[in-house]
Amino acid sequence: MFEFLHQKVNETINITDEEFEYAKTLFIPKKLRKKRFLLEEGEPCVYTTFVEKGLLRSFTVDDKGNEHILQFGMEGWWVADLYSFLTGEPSEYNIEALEDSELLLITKSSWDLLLDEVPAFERYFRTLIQNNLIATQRRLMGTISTTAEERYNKLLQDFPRISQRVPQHMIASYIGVTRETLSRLRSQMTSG
Amino acid sequence: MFEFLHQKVNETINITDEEFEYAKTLFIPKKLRKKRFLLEEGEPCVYTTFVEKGLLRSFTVDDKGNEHILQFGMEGWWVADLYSFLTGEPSEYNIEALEDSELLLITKSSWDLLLDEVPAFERYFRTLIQNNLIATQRRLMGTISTTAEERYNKLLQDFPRISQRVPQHMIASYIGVTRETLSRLRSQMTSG
DNA sequence: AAAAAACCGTGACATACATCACATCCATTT
DNA sequence: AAATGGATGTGATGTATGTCACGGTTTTTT
Repeated sequence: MFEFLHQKVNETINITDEEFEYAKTLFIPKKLRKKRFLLEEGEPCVYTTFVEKGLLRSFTVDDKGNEHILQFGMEGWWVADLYSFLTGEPSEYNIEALEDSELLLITKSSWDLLLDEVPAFERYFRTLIQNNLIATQRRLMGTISTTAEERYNKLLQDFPRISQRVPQHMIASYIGVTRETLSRLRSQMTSG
Repeated sequence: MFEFLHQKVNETINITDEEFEYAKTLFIPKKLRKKRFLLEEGEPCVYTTFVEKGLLRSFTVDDKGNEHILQFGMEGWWVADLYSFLTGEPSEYNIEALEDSELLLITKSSWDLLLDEVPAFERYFRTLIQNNLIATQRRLMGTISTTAEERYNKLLQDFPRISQRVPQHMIASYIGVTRETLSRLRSQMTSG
């Protein structure tokens, strides 16, 4: 059950078996069926979550009812409302399963414990957050400076399987356009 | 010369005087005059930089010659092309002084040393990057889901002094519109 | 199997923003 | 003090994308 997490952790840090055995005691396994929510906007984000299997999304809903996707949480990724997790403030994001998923949850207090007891995990998370920051900065700059078509192609390049796994209207909301615009974009692309 | 850095570090971690004395030996002080570059796109980002005084910006230039600002680096902030700094790959960003500035530079190897020798710094940087990630995610979601006017107001709210310190066309490129659009926005706002 | 809901495409029209062009104003340099 | 370049404002026009409306198809639920 913890093999995948162990593997991912080992990719960035060296960790003893004892340390990982200790870490295992802090996680809560959970299965989440498709369309079920792990977190709803307004409630505090109690857990940060490692996705062993399946697919999640974190997203907001604006005044007009439009959804805006922050992140797809694929196998091997971590998902949370980071601000809410760290501060206990109400979350800004919803987190929902897009497929039947298997998750490992950890609370803030367990997480703090883990970072204190096993400094290597501090480095693991620092690296994780670092890579996430780099990716988010690139996505931000792309959103500011490129067209919807370029952003769509970039997404397909970064996640080739994504369009088989999630509906088009979510892809649209990830790249920041309406479903109609993405639909027209796609038909242009196949014709031209 | 290191008082400000010391103060900022102390805001998030507990650090002994010996540890900070050690840290001081790893930094390179540098003054950078207005309009001078700390980093140009294409060259590796050798340093990550603490801004003691002054103001920097990191930005890209696209095919059409338009600039897009990733970050304003104000007093107490860190600035770098993180990806290039970590990997040694050519940088995607330029970094330029917008005011006469006083900086503390640290190389990748010194930084690695610092993180190994003083684990508290690992936590300091993890926290720093974490906060940066949260802010960048918010800016990204704002860029996807709100109008230029809302983004402009948000910027003024977050950095009330910014419009006295940097020209309007840079503010425009930060929020992702042309200088003409921002100009029209501003005249609408004062009239209405 | 039937019903309901989600998904996707497409036309007509509206709008926010970009682009291009020109004028003025201000600051920095020599 | 003159000169150069940077910065800002504003008009005319173009374009990408949003909004609203409808229909057909597929998937999920009961």
